[in-house]
Amino acid sequence: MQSSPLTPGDPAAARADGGRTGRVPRAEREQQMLDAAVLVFSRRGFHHANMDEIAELSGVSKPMVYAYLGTKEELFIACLRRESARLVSGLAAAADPTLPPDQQLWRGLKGFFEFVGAHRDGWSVLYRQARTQQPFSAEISRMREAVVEVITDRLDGALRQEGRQVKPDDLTAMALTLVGASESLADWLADHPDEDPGRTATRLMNAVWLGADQLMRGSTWRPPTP
Amino acid sequence: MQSSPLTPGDPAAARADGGRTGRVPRAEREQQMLDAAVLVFSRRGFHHANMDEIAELSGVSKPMVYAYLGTKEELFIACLRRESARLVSGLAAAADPTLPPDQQLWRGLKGFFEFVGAHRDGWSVLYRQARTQQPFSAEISRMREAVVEVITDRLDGALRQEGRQVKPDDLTAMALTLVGASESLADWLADHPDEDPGRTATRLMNAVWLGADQLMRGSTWRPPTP
Amino acid sequence: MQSSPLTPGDPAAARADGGRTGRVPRAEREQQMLDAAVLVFSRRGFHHANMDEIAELSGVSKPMVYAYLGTKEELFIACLRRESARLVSGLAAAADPTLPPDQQLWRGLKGFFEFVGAHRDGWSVLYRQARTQQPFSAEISRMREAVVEVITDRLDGALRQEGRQVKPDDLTAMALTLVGASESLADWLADHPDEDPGRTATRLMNAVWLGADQLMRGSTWRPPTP
Amino acid sequence: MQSSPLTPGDPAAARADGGRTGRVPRAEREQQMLDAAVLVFSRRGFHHANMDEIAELSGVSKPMVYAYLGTKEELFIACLRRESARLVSGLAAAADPTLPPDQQLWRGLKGFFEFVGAHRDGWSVLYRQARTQQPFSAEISRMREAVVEVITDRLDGALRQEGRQVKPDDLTAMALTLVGASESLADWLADHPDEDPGRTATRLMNAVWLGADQLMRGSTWRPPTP
DNA sequence: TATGAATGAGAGTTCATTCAT
DNA sequence: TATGAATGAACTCTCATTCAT
Repeated sequence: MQSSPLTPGDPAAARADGGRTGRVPRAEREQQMLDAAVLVFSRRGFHHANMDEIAELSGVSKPMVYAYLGTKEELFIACLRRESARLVSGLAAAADPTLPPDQQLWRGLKGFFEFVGAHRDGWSVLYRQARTQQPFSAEISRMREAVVEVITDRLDGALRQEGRQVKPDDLTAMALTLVGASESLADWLADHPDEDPGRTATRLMNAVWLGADQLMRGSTWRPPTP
Repeated sequence: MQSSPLTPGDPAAARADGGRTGRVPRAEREQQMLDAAVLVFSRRGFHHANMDEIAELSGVSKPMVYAYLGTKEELFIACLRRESARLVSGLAAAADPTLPPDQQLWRGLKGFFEFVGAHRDGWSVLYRQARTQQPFSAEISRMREAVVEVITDRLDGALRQEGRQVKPDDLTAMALTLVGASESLADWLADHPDEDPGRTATRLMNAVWLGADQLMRGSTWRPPTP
Repeated sequence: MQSSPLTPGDPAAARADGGRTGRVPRAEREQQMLDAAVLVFSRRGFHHANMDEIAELSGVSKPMVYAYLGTKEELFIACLRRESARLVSGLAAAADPTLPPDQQLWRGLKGFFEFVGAHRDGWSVLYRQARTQQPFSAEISRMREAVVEVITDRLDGALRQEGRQVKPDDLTAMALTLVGASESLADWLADHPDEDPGRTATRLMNAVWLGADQLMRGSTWRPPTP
Repeated sequence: MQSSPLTPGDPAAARADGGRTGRVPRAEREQQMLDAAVLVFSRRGFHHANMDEIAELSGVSKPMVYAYLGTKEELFIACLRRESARLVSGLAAAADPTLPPDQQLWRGLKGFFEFVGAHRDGWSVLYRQARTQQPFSAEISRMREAVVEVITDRLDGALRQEGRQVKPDDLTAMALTLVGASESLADWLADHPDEDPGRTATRLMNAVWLGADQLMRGSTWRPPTP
């Protein structure tokens, strides 16, 4: 199991700062470090990632990384937070609560898959790891629960508008289905570079909005023409 | 990151063999080792698991573990294989291909969640880990693909019988949705000890068979009364 | 650095006894073990050789090896002794003390290189190892000194017959030269499978009997036509 | 197999740096490490040497050794290279190609034995080990071949100047004889602390330049009076 | 005679983390 | 702000050797 440098050739060129050296303001340095860390954690996995490589890729010495972003675990969590913040802000913008539920769902899914597609080796890899590596499960659970809650709220809201109601646990199950299915297809998307994120979102809409039964009867859900 | 013995107190009582000592035939010892390994890997995670603990819990010294089951990675894979073989044989028995598709699906899901419920800290934990720890992804991908293929085949078969047809990629998406949603709910089940596996299966049926749309219109899918 | 079995394929066929099993008289078993040990020690080196492989190749379980031939070190020494006894008895027969000195030398060298050529991966490899591995240096020194002494005695005898005398240290130096040069060329021979041992002996005769000076003046020593 | 500290008593006094502690620049530390490693490898042999002892003797903890000079094998090769570079540069200076061949040979041998005498427990011990320990044979073969080639070239050059010629294989045999005999006598020298390197060189000149025949006839080669 | 089961002891290697400058 | 030098602590894996049968 050999491990090769993430970027071959000239080490200066490999640095995330493009070789830039010397005094750099803290905020900027931190971003460079996070960039490097996301890259290394994604490629190697949390445990096989080593701080030396992250430091080198940031164009800084190890003590700087510790000084700015703390221990390895804290660094990983910082990565997770930055990436998830990016995702969440994207989704929030996409899924306008005033839209009808299928439109909300569609936009949310589309936003999600587009994000995943654009960060193929960043977000989803970190996320998957975090879900199973013990010290991060708490962090991740919180994120996941937040998402599940948003979804149940939106579904519930839509139902109430029509005077209907569904038992909370069923709503939760629906939300978990959505989240799980999305994760599953996100993995698939990450492995199929030619697949268009929008198409993936459509597929999932078909599956979860119509349901297998309808789907098998020949119904098809189509994205609204923009 | 605390690390306490898996079972406190008398180390003899902690052993997976219930304290039995001395010479044990190979086949039996191997099972004890796998039991111990599944336990330790699940609780600690692959990387935090250490071979000493697994050995001690098997009632044997470390070299025996290496002699019988190879390196740590090989041991993990052996665990994975044993557990997944148990699962697969259960599922195959449950989902009789002559049944109508919703019945097949229902039985498959029920079998799956019952298995997961019965091995709350075995199978699903190993499985989740394997999906993200690099050296095992190949093994896991193979398992997952096998499952996805079975599902698509069954769906396809059911469709053909009715003279219908769906594009392969859509079938795959459906299967991935099922698998992902199942994994997601399996996690939830593992975290909710009071939840009945059958109910979890029902919830998922509602979500994926009927679809969110139907569900929101008030339709409900009900398991057949036995 | 992978290590592959010394003989591939069917393990039964790999055994030095040709697959023969069951009760075998002690003397015969010991020879099988020594055969196996010589092979393994030569190929792997003393330290990388492991008792499991030797036992397996002997067609016996490890405890038998220990019972018959003792510890790993003792086993190695037993190999060394058996092989060197074979060599010495060959040489003693070859170099008849009544012959003129160059004839003795020639026959001795020829005998030596023929032996080495015939045991390309036995004797010389063991011997080389033993010279540098600490616990065996004593054993080896004794062997080497015995050879050096024989040579000096023979040279001295020949000189006395002609009423001449050479200082002991010079005789020793000559003998050491012969031994060292022989070892050196033996290695070379081991690496050149097509080279004829007799030719190697001739080359060495030219070098050490005539000397570089004579050689460069065009003199040549020729082996006697038999 | 006893194993006692290389230098008894105060561990600080045992350090190759004479007790100097604290921060030391890399270049210097590396030399200390190599010094320590040469000592330990020579005394204990490659396999019985252990990295802890080398580290301690360098006045540093193990990880520093790994950081600067790599694995045990790489460290050994580094020792070999440093020592052989020292030797080669010495020899090259000694054996001026414009001199007559016996002068070249004499100077080369003298230089070699003086080097060996001065590093009695360094070079020759490492070298001997390397020849038999598998992973180093490549490195050693290269060194040896380089030496053999230099010798054959020089002999060949001398011959051509006199309009003479000798078959390549015979030249090689001559060179191998020289090298082998030198190695053999170097060992002897290492075991006889009172022997003067110059005398050893003279003995070998007698043996290989004049040849046993001449030697026995009473001829003697004498080193030039300086 | 013969062996499967078992182990104590130790070695190399890696890494997160921190001083001293 | 920045870093080269340094380490404690683990952990995987191997092997010669011996019981118990």
